[in-house]
Amino acid sequence: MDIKVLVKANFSSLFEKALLDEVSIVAQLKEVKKNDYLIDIGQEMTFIPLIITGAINVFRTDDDGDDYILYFIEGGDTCAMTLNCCMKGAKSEIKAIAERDSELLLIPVHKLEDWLHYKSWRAFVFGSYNNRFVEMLEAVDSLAFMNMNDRILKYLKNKVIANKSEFLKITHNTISLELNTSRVVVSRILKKLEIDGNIKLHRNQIEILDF
Amino acid sequence: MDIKVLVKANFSSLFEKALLDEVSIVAQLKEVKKNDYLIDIGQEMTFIPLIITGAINVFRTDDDGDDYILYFIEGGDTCAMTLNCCMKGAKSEIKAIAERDSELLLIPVHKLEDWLHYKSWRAFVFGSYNNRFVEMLEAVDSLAFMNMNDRILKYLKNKVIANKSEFLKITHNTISLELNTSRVVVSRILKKLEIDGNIKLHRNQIEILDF
DNA sequence: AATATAATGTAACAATTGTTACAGAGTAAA
DNA sequence: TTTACTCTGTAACAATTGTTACATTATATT
Repeated sequence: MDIKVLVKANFSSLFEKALLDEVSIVAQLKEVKKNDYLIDIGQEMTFIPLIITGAINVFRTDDDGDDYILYFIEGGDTCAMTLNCCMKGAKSEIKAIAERDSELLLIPVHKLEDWLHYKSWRAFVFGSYNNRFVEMLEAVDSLAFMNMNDRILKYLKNKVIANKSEFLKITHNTISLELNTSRVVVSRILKKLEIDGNIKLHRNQIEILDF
Repeated sequence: MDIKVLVKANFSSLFEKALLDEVSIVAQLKEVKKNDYLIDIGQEMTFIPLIITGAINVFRTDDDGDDYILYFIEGGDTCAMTLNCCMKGAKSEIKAIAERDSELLLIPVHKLEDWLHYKSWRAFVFGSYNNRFVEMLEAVDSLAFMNMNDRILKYLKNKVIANKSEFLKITHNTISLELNTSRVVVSRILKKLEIDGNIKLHRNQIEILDF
């Protein structure tokens, strides 16, 4: 599909006319498959990604290679941007992986500054920063204030939003890796959630009931 | 002291000449005492605070009023700004309390956008966002990947930086409140850290040895 | 169909963190 | 000085989370 049409269809409510034209000129379409890497820790950001369709998971990784999921960004939310890209030459502090097949537009990072004279771009950029900040706070909330039972339930509900489906194709092991706990702990708690009527367990699939 | 002198002394390496003048005109000096509130959750941000001296702690609070310390911002670091202020009318997601007597300059929030044509201001703003983001990631790192022993040690080392002293005037109870754990847990681990030779305990004071 | 692999269930136990209770030491106030 | 209060130490126990081990079931591969 033509980039110009894509941009207009997805961003005309966000960006002013002149900016839409500029975006159309420089944006590059990228299609990624589920579980594709978009960026890893230590890599340099050269593009600002604007999500068109799909959902992208953002993870933090420690020295041992253990992961923790921070948040996901999606197209419906439109206002999507991984941070850090603003500092020229800055290395990524996070890794990003497609939750499902997704389409994004890539904008060269230097446009971040170039376009600041557009009011709608400033609103977008600062709005995105703000959304990311709020999502980081929610990640802290989960870790600092919630027990594993509630954290897993919250995680599953986020997955429902990211996948637009109450039928999650996911294994207990994957959940344990994304929440940095063990598979046995996850299985134990999922079973409890099933008994409590929150979810229904199947092989390779979890159905969320009380959404 | 004259604002103009203060601005020049603290920001001449960061801001270009014309911006220094602008800052001097609109900045308001605010002096706060240790433990003074700067902003609470739900309050509206009307000023961008620039730290001159001292240190400010930033906390997240849950519905039950439990706190968790996210990070501190200090004058030495100069690049200091609480986020969220960018969105007009946005409510604060965090609370900020002075770690010690501090001086700050208050800039009306709308200047954030007004001054974006200054290259040095853009660098400052995006640099600050980036610093805040990195500090949030460190908070997540602690919670997701570290045990209580290491989290307390890291907390104490941050306090040393914030207070520019290895002799911390702090009680076990205060630590437990800022890390959302219990006083008994803190006392137990502090005793272990003392036995391990990391710290030395006194009444109302902890000395950090291996800094 | 037989075999291998991946996913899940569960028991038993270990480690970590949280809670309750109380004692003693230091400090401040009366 | 006596009293009250805050801070710290510590034991005993509870709750949560993590680990090891192994069985069972479903799916994929040969």
